[in-house]
Amino acid sequence: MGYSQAEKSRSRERILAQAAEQIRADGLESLSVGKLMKSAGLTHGGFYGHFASRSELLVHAVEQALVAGQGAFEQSRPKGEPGYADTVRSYLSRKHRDSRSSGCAMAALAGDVARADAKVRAPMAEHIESFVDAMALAMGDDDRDKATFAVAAMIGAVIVSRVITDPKRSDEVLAVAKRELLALPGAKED
Amino acid sequence: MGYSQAEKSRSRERILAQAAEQIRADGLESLSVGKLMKSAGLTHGGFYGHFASRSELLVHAVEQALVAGQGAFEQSRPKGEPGYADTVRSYLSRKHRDSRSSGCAMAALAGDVARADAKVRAPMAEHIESFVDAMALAMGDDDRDKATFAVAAMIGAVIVSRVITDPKRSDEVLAVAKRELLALPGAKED
DNA sequence: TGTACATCAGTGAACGCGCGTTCACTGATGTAC
DNA sequence: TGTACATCAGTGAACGCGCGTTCACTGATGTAC
Repeated sequence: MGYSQAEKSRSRERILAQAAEQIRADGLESLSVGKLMKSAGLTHGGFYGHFASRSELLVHAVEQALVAGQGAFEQSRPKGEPGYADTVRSYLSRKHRDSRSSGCAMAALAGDVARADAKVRAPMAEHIESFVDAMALAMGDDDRDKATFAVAAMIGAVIVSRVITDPKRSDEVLAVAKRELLALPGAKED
Repeated sequence: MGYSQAEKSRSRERILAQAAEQIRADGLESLSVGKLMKSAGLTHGGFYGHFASRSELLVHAVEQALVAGQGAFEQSRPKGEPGYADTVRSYLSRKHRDSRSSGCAMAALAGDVARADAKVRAPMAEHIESFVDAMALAMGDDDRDKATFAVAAMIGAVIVSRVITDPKRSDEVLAVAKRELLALPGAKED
């Protein structure tokens, strides 16, 4: 067949995009090289022209999932500088809870990443801090403590809402967390 | 060799205890029938005398992990009726964060269970509600909302603290969550 | 209480399968002249 | 601009391995008499 060099970087992007979706949907362990390449429209052998191993791919896939998740998440918010209340409402929306494969990678993968090695944990740890920074800024508060708490609580609420089997109760978990976080002392309305 | 009937139920308990530990340490997917049976001091073939399949075992293992995690967690708290503050402090302790395989199964497995089928989600969903009930009681409050939020926030904080690579920052996440939850309006001191 | 025998918890070889990884190969791309 | 050839992105057969599951078998347990 023969393939251009320009095509290669597009292939890599396609592989990473699929991997990011796949791991958010079904977890880190679910990612299989064969199925991944198939979903990227390629055959399994070509994988090793892009990545040294499955575990190396995993690191990049988590990074990609974090970026993609943030992108999708930011698009679903009102435009302009994100406010604290908007962020909380968007993060704790039913839509976000129901879109695992395109939503926030922290909520989708924190449990998996928590038991992975440092190479995988590091990019998510960095991303958590960025999110905390953005939240602190949005809260218009100097101290990052409340923002740190808000981030942990939002991630926990989304994860818990995805475990709950009763749809009404699941909605309630999100609603309750929304209410409490919007009332967080120090949080400004916008 | 020959084995007594009484031995069988002890074998089953051993298998479940090992499975509960294993999945909390390394996730639902990590559980392999062969390794599990070996760690229970048996050979793999005997597994199917106790469970119909790996996936059936998984349901019971999650239930067992929830019970065992609660047991271990309650033992580490001061004796007597658990107070709200004691529970929060114990749940958000470094010790709890660092003891994945014996700690709370909700924190260890919520991410995995969130994408499992209803048979696996149901027992954890029930357990979450029990924990919320206990927290509401400990808060001395009629409404379960604050307790629901506190549970989600505690689970989120432990998961996030396990992702963070910097030990100091990880401690900080726990400390911040502790402070905010102890200051939750409506929470009584004890 | 003693004997004969059915039961059944656990053993371990064997199965088919999907996995990650390797590698000889293909042929359009891209370059040297 | 045209020709000759090296490059290399992607192919697909093949590998060894661990997995979940099955099954003929073993022998002390437990029961019937």
